[in-house]
Amino acid sequence: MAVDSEQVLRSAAALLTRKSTATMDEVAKAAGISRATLHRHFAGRDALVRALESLGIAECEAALDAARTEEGPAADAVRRLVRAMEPSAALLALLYTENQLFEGEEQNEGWARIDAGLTALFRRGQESGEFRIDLTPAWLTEALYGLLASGAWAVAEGRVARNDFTHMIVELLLGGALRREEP
Amino acid sequence: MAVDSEQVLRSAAALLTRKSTATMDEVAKAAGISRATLHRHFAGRDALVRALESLGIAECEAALDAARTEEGPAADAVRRLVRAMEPSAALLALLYTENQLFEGEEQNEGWARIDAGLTALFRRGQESGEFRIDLTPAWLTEALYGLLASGAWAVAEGRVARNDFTHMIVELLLGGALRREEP
DNA sequence: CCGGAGTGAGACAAAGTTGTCTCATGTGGG
DNA sequence: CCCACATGAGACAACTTTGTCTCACTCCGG
Repeated sequence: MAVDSEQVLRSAAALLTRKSTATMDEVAKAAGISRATLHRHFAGRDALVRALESLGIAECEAALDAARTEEGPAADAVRRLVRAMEPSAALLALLYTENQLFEGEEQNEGWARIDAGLTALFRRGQESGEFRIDLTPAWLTEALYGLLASGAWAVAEGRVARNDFTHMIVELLLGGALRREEP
Repeated sequence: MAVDSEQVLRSAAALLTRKSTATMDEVAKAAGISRATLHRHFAGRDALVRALESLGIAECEAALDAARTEEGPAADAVRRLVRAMEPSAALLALLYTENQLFEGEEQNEGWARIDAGLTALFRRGQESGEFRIDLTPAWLTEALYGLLASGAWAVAEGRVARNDFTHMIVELLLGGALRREEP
């Protein structure tokens, strides 16, 4: 029967998140298919990683759209965004730490669009007075990626309850990004 | 002349932070030595990675000691700690994402001691009323690691000024960890 | 000046990974 | 029922990386 390529990608992401140097054979076994079939769907390791990147970008952009980051208070938009990104967190953690993606060649333009969307959200929050201005939008974007990765990792290791994922990230990130009330 | 092993480790850390799959030959070239000499100092790739881990643990413990995390307000202790950890951030980022270290075998006990020290600090801050209690010490510890890694990465990529490193991390982390003033 | 220690360069086999191919199976649709 | 198609299993060569070894060179101290 036909193999579900996206299913294969998801199991590959789950495995590579734990062991980034996993063999094509290990990836295939984790997906419950043979190495030959894996190779029929993804020409090689590069193609597999690039497919994972495309999937991650697609999910990120979908989350950005679903969160309607340009509507309402920026803080609420961040909450919606993190909630929307939660299912993709493990995949994002993999891609975020897979620095070899940016090895030499130009990075996928999708990331630039996503970065722009995130940066714009944080900048909007600053301009509306919700967020403090001493933390740059670029840093807040980077920190969001880092916290998503840390959260996914902590959940996978059992150090944080899965249900607390969004709360932990949003509260830590916003607590820092939200301007303090005057004492 | 005798090769400085620690110097080799530092350049290896810098390279592996950018490209975690770098070859022993690449590591040697980055250190300005031959592969043969690299092999004389570190029996193999495993030994090299384990030496990097030991160096990271030693620097972390030194930072924990230097920051005197049990003295004064917990928030100030966190500030001192991040400042003390800044020089080790790139190495920590490498080790944090090098999940293959924990592949199967038991992890180095040093990490347990460091985790305990960090967790105790955050717990102390909670008990003194400085930090909010809805973010668990385990998560704050994880988030600290993640932000250190993100910060090191952002600085390396030029997205954050090196001088802002400590400020960005401390302000974001503490802003979330510090209990809000009553409105 | 000389000897030894440390190094660089390169050769070499062993091991692992990858990409490709073939062949048998079995499964679903016509 | 039967055929086409996707798959699983395995073989195979090519490539990369690794670990080891040898040899020549250099530099420093005695």
